[in-house]
Amino acid sequence: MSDFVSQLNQPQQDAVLQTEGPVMILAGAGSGKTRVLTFRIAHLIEKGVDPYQILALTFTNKAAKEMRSRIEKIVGNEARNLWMGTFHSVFSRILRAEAEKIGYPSNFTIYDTDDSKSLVKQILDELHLDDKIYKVSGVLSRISGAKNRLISANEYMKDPFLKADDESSRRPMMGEIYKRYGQRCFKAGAMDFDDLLYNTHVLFNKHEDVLHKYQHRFKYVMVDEFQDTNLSQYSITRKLAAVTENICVVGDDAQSIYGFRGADIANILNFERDYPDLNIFKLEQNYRSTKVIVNTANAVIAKNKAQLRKNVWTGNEDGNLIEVLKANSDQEEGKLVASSIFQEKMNGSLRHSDFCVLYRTNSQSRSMEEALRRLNIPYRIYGGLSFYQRKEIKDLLAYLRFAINHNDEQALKRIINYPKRGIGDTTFAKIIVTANEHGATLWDVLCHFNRVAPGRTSETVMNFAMLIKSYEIAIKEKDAFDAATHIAKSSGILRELYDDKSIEGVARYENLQELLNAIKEFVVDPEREDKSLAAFLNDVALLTDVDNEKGDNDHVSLMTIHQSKGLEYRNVYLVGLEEELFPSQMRMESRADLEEERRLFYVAITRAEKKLTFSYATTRYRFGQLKPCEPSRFLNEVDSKFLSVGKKFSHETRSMSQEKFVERPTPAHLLKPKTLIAKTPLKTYTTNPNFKASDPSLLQTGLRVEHQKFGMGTVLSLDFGGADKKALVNFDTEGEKTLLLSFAKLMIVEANQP
DNA sequence: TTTTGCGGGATTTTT
DNA sequence: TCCCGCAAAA
Repeated sequence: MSDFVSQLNQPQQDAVLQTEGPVMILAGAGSGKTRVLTFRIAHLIEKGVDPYQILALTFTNKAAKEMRSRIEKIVGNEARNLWMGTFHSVFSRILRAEAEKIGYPSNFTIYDTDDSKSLVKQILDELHLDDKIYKVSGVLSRISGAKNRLISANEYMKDPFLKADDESSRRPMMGEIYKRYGQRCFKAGAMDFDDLLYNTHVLFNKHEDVLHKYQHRFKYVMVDEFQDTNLSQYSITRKLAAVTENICVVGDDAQSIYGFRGADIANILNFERDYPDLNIFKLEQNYRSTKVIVNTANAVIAKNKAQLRKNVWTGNEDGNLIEVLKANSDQEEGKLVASSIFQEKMNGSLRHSDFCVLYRTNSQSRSMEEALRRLNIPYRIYGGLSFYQRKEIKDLLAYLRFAINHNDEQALKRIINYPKRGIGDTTFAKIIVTANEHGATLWDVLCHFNRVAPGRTSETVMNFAMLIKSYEIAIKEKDAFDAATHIAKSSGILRELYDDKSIEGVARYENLQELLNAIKEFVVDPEREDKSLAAFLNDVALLTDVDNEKGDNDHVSLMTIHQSKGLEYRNVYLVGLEEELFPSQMRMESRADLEEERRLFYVAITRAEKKLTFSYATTRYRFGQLKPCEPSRFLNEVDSKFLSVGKKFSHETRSMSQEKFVERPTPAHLLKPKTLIAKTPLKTYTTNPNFKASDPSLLQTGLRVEHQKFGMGTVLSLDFGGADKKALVNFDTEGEKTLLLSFAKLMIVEANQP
């Protein structure tokens, strides 16, 4: 058994073998974290632990799937019985089983973000609130933030700080909106993404017997990507593991990039506080990337104040320098990247799937896409408008949802007048108002609408209800695929799109067919236990685009940096390195936000195995207008000795001259274009009035520092061993000096350029 | 109730 | 530039 353990390095082995008690694994990027988790679970199973008793929470479905299949390779198909999945999927499974205990139907709907937005909009309208002041997305993130911190609507309204906060931003009704939003979801038998967590918390809090059941069931709990958990996730997990305290979390604070979703690095710190007898293991050897990439990443992340110190290193080769491409426009940037991919692929006989293009925002995919298409390079864009977000898909799904849950208000809103059947907004609003005023369910109101408004409309409405009733029966009698096909046909959606002979119309029709195919595949999948339509809908609601990988062919991947977390590619292109874009203009105000952007930069860098390429454009279309752009400050944070600057693309040298992408033997900083350093003008050293000594513990080898007497220099080595902490610094003008940190004051300088 | 045309705001990231 | 919501007209 332990033969697989011997493939691991020492700290990895230690982490695998320490199966009992609380464990925290701090895993640097590319340090074999997934491997450790996999082996740890395999080890537990081989030790005789029942897979049913192991709960592993991951961040994406893909990560869960991959881990499961890796474990299966070691221990065989016992691995099937593991409880492994995202927080959302595992908790939704628990909630399905226990929903009645908290007043929800077990066939509750999961509202996606669009549903939530639409509901908030409705509530704002009903309260006659100005949606210029109460922005839908703002309201929603406020509600989401509250739920993630386990604050109920009632508590929210009582909290003086939140109240003051909302009042100062002229949004005093926020609590009321939150409350109504919750009531409406509840009435619709619907939970949004946050509710899946929040309601699990409520369930465990109110029903001790249920909690005990799951506590007893899960003897071992593991959490991947711990740095991205929010308070509700952490506190539920902690509760689940409270009996055995066999809880193991794996994370890397340097890769925490979901703060906007409530993720809290403080969880890592709290973990140490909550489990004083904690075992901590640090995985610091990077197996993924070259020295250039690892060292670049280290230097970048060292600029952040809020972090746990780690010393990530690699035994891999030095590798290529990081290439920097400068373009005149976003279009040209696309061309440069596409031709570079073409070139690199030829030169190195690589596969398309060795390449990945990363960007900060989805909208940047467009110029990349066009350029790749022009060169006939196969690509796939992840995220953006995913398959399940297309209108026609959502329409059919809404029918299926409503057939299963007759109170799903947002599904009803979509389908009640699609295809057109003469039930307009006024009627829909009347249905909602009636249901709310009389405390009746939506379904009751629909079925007896003649009592509300007799006449022709009420007949149409009741016919619609009859139609849904017939679907309910179809679902009971047929399998998911047959039922869905029946609904697609008899609702008239299929016909409507079939009649549309425009290119888009045909594509939509094909998309619907594809959705039906997906349901067919779901039904015939031998590994599925629950093949009901409801189960399919549940899966679909929690699916992300990256999960949707069809192991098909060989293509270049395009995605946001967020989506790339946990993935690795031989060659990575990080594009759009411009101020206001990356770091995003919305995230530059507070230090915390900027540091999260920097962690995002760190994540992007560490996706690359062999070769990393940065690019930026000097102009870019934004809101349909050409806007000038400055290179990102992050470019300046990379030591120029790691950079190789490609020639500017010009139309004259369109034929791809070999030398354009060749590595330069000349010291790279000599070739660095002026624009790169323009942001931080060259400073002749005089006494700096802003001099402020940095905390010596933040010093790292390679950092640029400033000394009040010796000027600028680079830290060559650090000696924290002896009684006196020492730093060896190579000063630009004064040469090497050893400084005693107890009294020498050094300031870490933001920019890396001499 | 449905259709059309106009104007204004959007691009931060995701389960 | 593109998409959405709103107003006016049919």
